[in-house]
Amino acid sequence: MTTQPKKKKTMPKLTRVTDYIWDVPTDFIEGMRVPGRLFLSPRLLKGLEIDTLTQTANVATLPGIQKYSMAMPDAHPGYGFPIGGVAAFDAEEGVISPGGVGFDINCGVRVIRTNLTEKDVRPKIRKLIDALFHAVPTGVGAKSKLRVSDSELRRVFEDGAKWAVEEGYGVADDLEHCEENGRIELPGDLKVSDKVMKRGKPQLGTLGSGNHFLEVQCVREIYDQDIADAFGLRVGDITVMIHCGSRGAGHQICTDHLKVLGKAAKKYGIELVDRQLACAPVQSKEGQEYFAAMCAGANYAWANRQVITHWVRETFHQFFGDVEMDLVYDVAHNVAKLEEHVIDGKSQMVYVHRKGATRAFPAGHPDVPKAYRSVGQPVLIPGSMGTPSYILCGMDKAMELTFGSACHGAGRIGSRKAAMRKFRGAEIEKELLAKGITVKATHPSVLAEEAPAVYKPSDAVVEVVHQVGIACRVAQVVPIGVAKG
DNA sequence: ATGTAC
Repeated sequence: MTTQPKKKKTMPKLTRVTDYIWDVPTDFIEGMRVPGRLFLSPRLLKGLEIDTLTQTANVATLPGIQKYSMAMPDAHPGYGFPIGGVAAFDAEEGVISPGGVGFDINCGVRVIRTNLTEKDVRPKIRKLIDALFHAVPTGVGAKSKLRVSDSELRRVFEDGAKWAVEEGYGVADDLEHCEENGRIELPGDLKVSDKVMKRGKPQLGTLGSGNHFLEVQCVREIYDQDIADAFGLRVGDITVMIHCGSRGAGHQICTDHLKVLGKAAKKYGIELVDRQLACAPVQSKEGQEYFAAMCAGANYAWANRQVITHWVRETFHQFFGDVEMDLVYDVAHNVAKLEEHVIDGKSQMVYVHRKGATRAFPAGHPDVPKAYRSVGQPVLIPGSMGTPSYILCGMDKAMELTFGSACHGAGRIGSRKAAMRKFRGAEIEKELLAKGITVKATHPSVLAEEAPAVYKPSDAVVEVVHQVGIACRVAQVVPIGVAKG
């Protein structure tokens, strides 16, 4: 039976595993099947919110959870599961939960490298950002300049970035450099509601709002030369980072299935310590239908980032002629995946929920593109607006410790409302310009909401995953121009 | 994140 969330007010005594790994004992919340595990530096531990910890513990009560309910260093409270949460559930006995994926299914990041340098781009940055802002519709409710029919939209849900490339929005090489090649095969027929179709139709090829952005960056520092060579990154080169997801379509898929899975939890006798943990046995009809729809949402997001990439390339070609714009990689950071992992020495299929967490597969893993197979998967960690982003590389320790996962970004500290009270968009814009960063947003309030000060410093978050050894630092990239929703 | 509350 469903009850209200447990409201724990006091921090439990955490068990120190290392300076960067802290466990939440199973007696913190009744019904925990495994401990919680937090990846945090001593400094980040001081700022840990009780709600983040409680949510991490709540997830540990769900059936079939393996090893630990984990929180990455950028974790903060979310819907049911923390954002920055990683949880793997046995593929037979476990559950699947929309709260463990998030509303923005396959929100993710891609990075494009160019052979332009900072001095090529700086003089034109204002005009370039304006042009990008116009090339890619931006903001809440933004409508695309792309028109798709119902049957085309169905193919988008089925084929993801592959659809986009087949329609001329990119090249085959782009797919090779996407997680899952930009497409998860639907585990059944496509089944999404009319509302999903209605919301998805006008938004394919739009950036959205909130922390989503399109950023022109410059590689400032290389930490690992060999891996940077494999990723094609050199100091001084211009890169473009695109951060967005599945827009209204993914949101509607999540909403539709939350209703179903809330009932399913009761039907299958799963006790929820928080109703936001709505879930179903992953092998139940309800569970598989959510998973199939989630895959469709993920595919929509990959197609979205691919179409946006095409318009970014067009814009750069207008400004700089025949410039190289190869996709380095594209990662999902809100998704559940059926994966094989070695657990206690035994191979096991699990549904890994990564909500605000990035896959970080190491060298040799068959799912890492051939070009990177000898070094590992690029892990893309966007900073907040105006702070550095990092490109890391997945390491063996990720398979041992985190089901092949790492952090996904800086992580908010305060609410959007609080940020809007505290900051003025015009001031933020001036401060960023003084630091050499040109911004364009749909409205000044967007800049206040996303002020750099409302995020944890990205370097502190990256330090943890680097020190633990789940992903290693490869490059730091800094923004010179940003388009925001 | 989101037709920022059906």
